[in-house]
Amino acid sequence: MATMKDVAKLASVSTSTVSHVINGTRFVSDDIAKRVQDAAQQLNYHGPSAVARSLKQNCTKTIGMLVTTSTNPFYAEVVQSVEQACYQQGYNLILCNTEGDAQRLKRSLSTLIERRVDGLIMMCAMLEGDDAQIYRRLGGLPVVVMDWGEVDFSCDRIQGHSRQGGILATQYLIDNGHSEIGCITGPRNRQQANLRYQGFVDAMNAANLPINPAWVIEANFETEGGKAAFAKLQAQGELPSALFVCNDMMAIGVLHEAQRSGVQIPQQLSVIGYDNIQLAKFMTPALTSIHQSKARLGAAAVNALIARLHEPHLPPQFMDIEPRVTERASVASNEVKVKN
Amino acid sequence: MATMKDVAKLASVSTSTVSHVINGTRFVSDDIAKRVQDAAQQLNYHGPSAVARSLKQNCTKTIGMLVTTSTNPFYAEVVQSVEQACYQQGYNLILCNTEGDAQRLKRSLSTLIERRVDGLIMMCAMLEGDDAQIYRRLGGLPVVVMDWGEVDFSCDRIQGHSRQGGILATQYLIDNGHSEIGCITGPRNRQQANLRYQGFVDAMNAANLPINPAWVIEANFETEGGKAAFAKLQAQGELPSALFVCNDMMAIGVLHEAQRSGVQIPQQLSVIGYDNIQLAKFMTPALTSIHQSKARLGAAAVNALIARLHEPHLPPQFMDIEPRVTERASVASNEVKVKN
DNA sequence: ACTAATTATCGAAACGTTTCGATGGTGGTT
DNA sequence: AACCACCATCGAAACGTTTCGATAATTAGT
Repeated sequence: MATMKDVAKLASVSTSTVSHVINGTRFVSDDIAKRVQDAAQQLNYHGPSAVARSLKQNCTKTIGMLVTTSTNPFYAEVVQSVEQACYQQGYNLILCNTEGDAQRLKRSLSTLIERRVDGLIMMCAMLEGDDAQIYRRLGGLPVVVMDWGEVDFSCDRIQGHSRQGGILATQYLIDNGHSEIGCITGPRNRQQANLRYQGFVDAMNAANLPINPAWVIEANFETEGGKAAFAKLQAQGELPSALFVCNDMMAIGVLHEAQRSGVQIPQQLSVIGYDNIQLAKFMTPALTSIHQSKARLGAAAVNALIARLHEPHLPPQFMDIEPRVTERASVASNEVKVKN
Repeated sequence: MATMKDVAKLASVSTSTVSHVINGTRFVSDDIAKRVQDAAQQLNYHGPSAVARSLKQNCTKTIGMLVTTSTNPFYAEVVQSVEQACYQQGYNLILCNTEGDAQRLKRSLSTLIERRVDGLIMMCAMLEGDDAQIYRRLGGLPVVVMDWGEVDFSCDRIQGHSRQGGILATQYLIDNGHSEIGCITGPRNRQQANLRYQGFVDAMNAANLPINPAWVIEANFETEGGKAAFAKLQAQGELPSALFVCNDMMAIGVLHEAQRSGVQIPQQLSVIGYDNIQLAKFMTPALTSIHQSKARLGAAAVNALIARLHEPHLPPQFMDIEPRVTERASVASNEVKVKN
């Protein structure tokens, strides 16, 4: 690959002049500029090496992102919006999947640090205990955390306002005349999962409705988990009349399992999901869900990160994206409900 | 951030010695090695700067990937397997979405080149005409192309053997007693889309079945496209008894629209999809589909790329991943079919 | 005991940029 | 004509590594 030096030699100017021409960083007389352009053309020189530039400038215009599984539609949508925001701001994204594996998280974190990413976005289960000491390596690297909990280093947070979302979902079911309401939660040790459940509890309490513990089941945020949870619910006997399923993937699992075992949704059981992934509207029945804007989540994360790059000593920022319910066909009013 | 120089100074050794200790590239006496380790520890030195190293070694251990929309489940699964393979081989992945936008493709390509990625995986619509000259910038950069067509530069190819997949799908419908078979294709100017359609044609011809042109509709590989295509099909009058929908996303759209307008699947219309995305089995009815292993596609792409890095002058490689049908509930045998 | 062979460490150049101070040339002012 | 500003370009150092040849120190061979 041709370098600036080569171009400089061919154009009989100094490297610094070439640099200024290429970057437009200083005035260069027209004829010399032209000579440089021509030489560049001739040598097929295309853009300065980002790696050399990064070395000199101590900034890579790259951000790293750790995500549990980019294959999960919710994550996929967030990742995409992150990438989009990066693109618009002139950054590139290095994506690392952790697959929930601590070892992998550690190694990925290390390589991202070695690569001198300018910042980090984490949307994955967190390390704890001894492993948590790896975060000390971060050494002031700006980090934005999405999706969970307490963390022992300073960082910004973008969150989905999950508690309010949980309230919204439950309240929606209540407003539709339901009082026997169950909840399929995500892994309760993850903050967002727990907050959604707390929202459920809040709303039930506020409405003076009893919570049947047999109807709250913890699952893993995956389709299979939702399916298993529904099977378990059914094995226990009487079903509630409505179910708040804490994410759409699990809701898809319960829809599927319900259909398989002949319980009709929403006639016999109303279901509301969470996340409003793109596919939700294509389920049968179309899935009513709590919408949170993945585009805004991603953009907010990137913006927070870049803001911090420019102003490293701001106090940690918190940001919540408002959820809202989007109505579809998986929740029925309890008046028309047909008891099984 | 501490550098090797700092460590060297503190340990009173030369930088080169530090380098050898850190990388294990040469024998270093135990006591000096220890001194270096300690100094590194003390200065909180963590790993050599990948950017400096890349500059020196002229290799970034990074590969770039251009993809249309990483949000599409099929792509998402492939991207994930690519990332996984990269991880295993010690590479990092820079992901760029093109969103089908030529401008964006061009800019992303440029930055990837400036970043000196070691190789490129492209799974996106291709540039044509004048824009195609951007590929000349590649200058020998190893490229693996997935998912389409003719291309005017040398590269390796990983493909899904779409024609055979099309035959498989159609044959499966025929074997189930169908003879009135329609096909909803992807954008026919994309090779994979066209090959699937060609497979359909092949199988129909081989079975001496007529193709009703009203029953082949071109759509865009998205859920909405499938939905629209089905609506169009229905508006035209008599439906076929079975439909080969050339990817699962469109099939999901079809399922949805069919349900909405009261045609029962598979009783009135059998549907087979293509790709076998993870969600396919959770549709109602569970979607019968042509499976192609996303894991193998991704791994093959990365392996081909890395093989070429080591052996740049191999002739272009082609590789097909075998498809197979995975049976579920969206195709019914025609004997039981209930004419509407 | 003196050279030869071996071993462990050092020093310097190079990778491709950016950036700052230095340099020389031009034109304007008195 | 002498001086000063100013302008356009140059040169060199620096960024953090790797790597090769050189050097000093140790051991072995006769």
